Amino acid sequence: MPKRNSSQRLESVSCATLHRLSEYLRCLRHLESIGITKTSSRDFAERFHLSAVQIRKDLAQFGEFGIRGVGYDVSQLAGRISSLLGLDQGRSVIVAGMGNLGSALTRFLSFGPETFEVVGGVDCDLAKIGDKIGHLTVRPVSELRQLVRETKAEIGILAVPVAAAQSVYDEFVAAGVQAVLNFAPIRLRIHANVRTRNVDLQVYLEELSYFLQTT
Amino acid sequence: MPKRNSSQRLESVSCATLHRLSEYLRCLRHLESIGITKTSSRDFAERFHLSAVQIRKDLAQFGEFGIRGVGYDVSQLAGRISSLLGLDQGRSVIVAGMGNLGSALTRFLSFGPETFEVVGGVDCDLAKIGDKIGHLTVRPVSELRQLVRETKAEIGILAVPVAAAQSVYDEFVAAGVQAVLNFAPIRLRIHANVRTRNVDLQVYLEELSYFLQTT
DNA sequence: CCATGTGAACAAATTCACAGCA
DNA sequence: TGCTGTGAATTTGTTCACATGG
Repeated sequence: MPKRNSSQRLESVSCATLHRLSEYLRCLRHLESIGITKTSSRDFAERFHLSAVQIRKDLAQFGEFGIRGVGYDVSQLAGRISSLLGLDQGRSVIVAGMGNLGSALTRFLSFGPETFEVVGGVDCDLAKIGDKIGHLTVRPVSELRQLVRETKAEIGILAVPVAAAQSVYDEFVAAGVQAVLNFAPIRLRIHANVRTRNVDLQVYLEELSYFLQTT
Repeated sequence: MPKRNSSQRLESVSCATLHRLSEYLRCLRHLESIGITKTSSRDFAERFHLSAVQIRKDLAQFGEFGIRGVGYDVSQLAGRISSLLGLDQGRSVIVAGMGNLGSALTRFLSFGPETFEVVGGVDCDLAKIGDKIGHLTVRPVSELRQLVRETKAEIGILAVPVAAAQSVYDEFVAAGVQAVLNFAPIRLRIHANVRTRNVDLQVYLEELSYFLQTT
């Protein structure tokens, strides 16, 4: 039996699988919170309208997590998924662009689980420098590199206007951030060594628009 | 030659294709804005690091848009894509949840193209009722149905806390909204007749987290 | 001749069907 | 027996190679 080592990152895992794993994790945490300690792929799938086979296939890429004939231990499975997503260690996040969206995202993150901590915020707009977002002080974008170095931030959130997006992205890359979540509606020239994920409100709305029946 | 009618919605178009079409459209608008009137799939792909064949395949699902041996007319192609995404008619949007995120999204949309207009905002929090977001007055969630009817809104944006998300989603559905963009980190029990798209910051961050090498 | 548009080949992802183990 | 884990079948999506036509 080819035992996979769940502590090392596989390059070959699809984005779709990771997406689902993250959702599974959330659902498991929910079960935990309501006191359910055991589940099966079938039961789990039915509760959250997922696919039971898909769940098993997704997990199979990382090892064996259940007991045949029985099912899964909720907390244990949650722990294993959390660990393989790299969530047992905290992740520091820096937000670039402290406008409406940037500050909303910052506040949003302070509610969620402690895994992702916003440790810094920068803005191009000089008027915003020194503003307080929660307990965070907005600093000039020119200090981004220093800030990343100071905080050892691994993730950058890009919430600046389109015009500044590419250059701030490049700053993030130069500063040594390993992943970027981009909210600017632009196709960035991506740096290969930095995982970049786009979140594009306008694209999502346009996708939905297609399905609005005119009949 | 099986001529497709680009004015009717095909049920069979993949989400990935729609996503790309929306991106093509944005890129075309960019070319327009810098005065470029003609392009080819190759040229276009190189400019925006896309795949030339993919572009042609995506377009092929809807008809013929180019001239063999020549390429595409930028404005014309933009118009055709815009039309098949259903963007030539305006779309009314209602935002539920006028907290940080909701109001940021509202403001964000007032910058983008006029296709999507936020025509109403509601909140569960009584303290927020009556607040002004731009020229919009926040109304109680109990008036959601009436608001949808008044404005003929087709799209709902769900930016309420997790605890309220399912019930407000159900309200959107009951009110007759045709599509929902959900920002609450929860797996909604989806209504089949309503296109629902989740945008989940936490999931995106967890996906990125996986790739943060610990080596 | 050149770039589009497309059938055919290929790859990836999902689903099926069942083997294997508690 | 019941549910996990998995090879095989299927579906879906992408890439290739070229026929088509301005």
